[in-house]
Amino acid sequence: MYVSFKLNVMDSFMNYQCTDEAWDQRNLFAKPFQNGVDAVPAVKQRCQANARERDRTQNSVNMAFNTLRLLIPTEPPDRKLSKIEILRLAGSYITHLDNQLYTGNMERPCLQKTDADDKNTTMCTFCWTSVKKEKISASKLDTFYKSSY
DNA sequence: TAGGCCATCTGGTCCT
DNA sequence: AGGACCAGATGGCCTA
Repeated sequence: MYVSFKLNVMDSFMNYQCTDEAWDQRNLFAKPFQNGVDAVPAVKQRCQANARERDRTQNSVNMAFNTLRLLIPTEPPDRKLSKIEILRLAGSYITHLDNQLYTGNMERPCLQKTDADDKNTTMCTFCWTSVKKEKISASKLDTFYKSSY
């Protein structure tokens, strides 16, 4: 606990990253506060764990988000999406593809229920995108909705 | 300026 | 024991 507190205080002053130089600096700074001979190895271990966690977040988690992002069609294609948007849109897109697979009709827009009672429906996000892109006429859309679903 | 988003640190838990 | 994974805390940056 004591070591952890010291680290937080130091971080707020040094914007610390776990490079060798930074480690040496920090090691010197920490010495006056040490509470026994185990303090330095413990700090170094924590420092290494932080580096692993950074690496995991950047190379594993964020890479996965980037890969998933590439699979989601947007307009424009390079539109910036937050992580939560990526997750939500990915879910919607899977539903969209599932609908198209189920109906076997790639031309017809799929519908989404908008309330718990299934009383109201709207066209799904990805169908709207293609509608705007291909400028499908209102009358044609009307035909889609009137056909049996 | 408040709120959203993100990176990073941290400690706990689980697994090998 | 050490590493991976996870969730909470924190502070910085950006935008409406």
